[in-house]
Amino acid sequence: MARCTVRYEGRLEAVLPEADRLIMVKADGCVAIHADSGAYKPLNWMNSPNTLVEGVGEWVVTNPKGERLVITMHNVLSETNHSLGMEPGLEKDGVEAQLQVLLSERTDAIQAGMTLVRREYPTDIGPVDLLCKDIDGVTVAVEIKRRGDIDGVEQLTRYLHELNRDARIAPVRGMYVAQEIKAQARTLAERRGIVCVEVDYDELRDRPSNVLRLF
Amino acid sequence: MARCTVRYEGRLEAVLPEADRLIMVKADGCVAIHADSGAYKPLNWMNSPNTLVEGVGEWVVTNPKGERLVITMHNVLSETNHSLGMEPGLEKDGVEAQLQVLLSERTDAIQAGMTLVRREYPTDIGPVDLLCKDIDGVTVAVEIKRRGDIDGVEQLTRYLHELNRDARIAPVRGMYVAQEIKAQARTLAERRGIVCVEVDYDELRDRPSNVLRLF
DNA sequence: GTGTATATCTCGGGG
DNA sequence: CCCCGAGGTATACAC
Repeated sequence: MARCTVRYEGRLEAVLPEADRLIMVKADGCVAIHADSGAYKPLNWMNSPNTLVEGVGEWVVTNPKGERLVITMHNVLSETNHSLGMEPGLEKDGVEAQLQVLLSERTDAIQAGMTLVRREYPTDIGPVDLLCKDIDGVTVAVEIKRRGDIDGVEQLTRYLHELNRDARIAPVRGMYVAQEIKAQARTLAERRGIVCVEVDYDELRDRPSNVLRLF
Repeated sequence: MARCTVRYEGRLEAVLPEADRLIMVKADGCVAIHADSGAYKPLNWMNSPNTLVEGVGEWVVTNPKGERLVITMHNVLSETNHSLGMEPGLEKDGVEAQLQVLLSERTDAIQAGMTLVRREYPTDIGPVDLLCKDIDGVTVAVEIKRRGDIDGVEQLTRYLHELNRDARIAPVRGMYVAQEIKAQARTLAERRGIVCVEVDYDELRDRPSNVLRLF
């Protein structure tokens, strides 16, 4: 904790006038300067890899990209050191990747009779979440989001345009699947002939897989 | 600093197994749990507004949205308290807002003879950065970015579609202005008839304004 | 390394 | 309050 002035020169120029703040230096060398409010982003920071040089009343942090963070210490209020050891890391559940795996094994939850061709189907402009065939044998590109916003519709539209240039699979239609689809996104999607489906994560988890198993 | 286990239930479910970590509580009540590496994002956190209840060996943080963070304290290594007082805040220079102001007064730096109609021109789907008229009197929608990525092209395309529905100003053409325009973005933009212009921030600042002044 | 998509994004502004 | 856009976004992952 210290009364300090901070100057950053890099992707932009920024100055923090003199005030009391928390200065956090982690084992990997990264530096973060926190005020007493405003989670969780620091006022100013420098990511690792970098070099910290402690001078007289001044810390200079530089990184290989040529960015520079200068902390001028006017008054050090307190200093605490701890070595924390191994971090096992955060275990998550419920993000888009999980939703994608669940849906890839339950494509009939998106639309009755639909089967999976491939998850993360690659194209020149990025991977399509799910490529499927519907009950009539028509190819369907499925974009999956936790929150269905407008940018997901744009993304799917780009994929559809790309996929429909491939005569082997065209025509391809689009489906937009999310736990919640925003009104604006739905309007834009439907105007483009994209079918929107909202799914419930918990229901989905309880629903049996429709993938044929060999044993 | 404490040996702790953390559980978050909210927008997703997440667990942090037992380990030593830094637990930061700010004046506004927000909580952040940091490991000794990985700038600057905490492993787990809870933003204000929230309520922190300190129980026996357990802190429970809840917020009005129904999210919940439970910190089980196995061993408190140290505790430090400071009141930091007022934060004057970060002063920035060089971001898009500044670029927009500079360009709005120097529209002829985008294209010779172009004049400003309005900055932040409002539409039903959001504000257009600059609405201008070119030397031939044709309306031009200008999208400004620091880095010209593909999403800026999509954004401008939506604005153009919207603006061209207005018979009073149609036809409207688009210009994409950035300090650096990515190849993919340029290709997509030009395919849609959008003219791309790269500008230099420092040169722009030195260039005189083309806005007519009354005195 | 570049490019693309995600994030409990955070943060700020406008309706 | 939500929606939308910007960010020194950071971060993970595929090519």
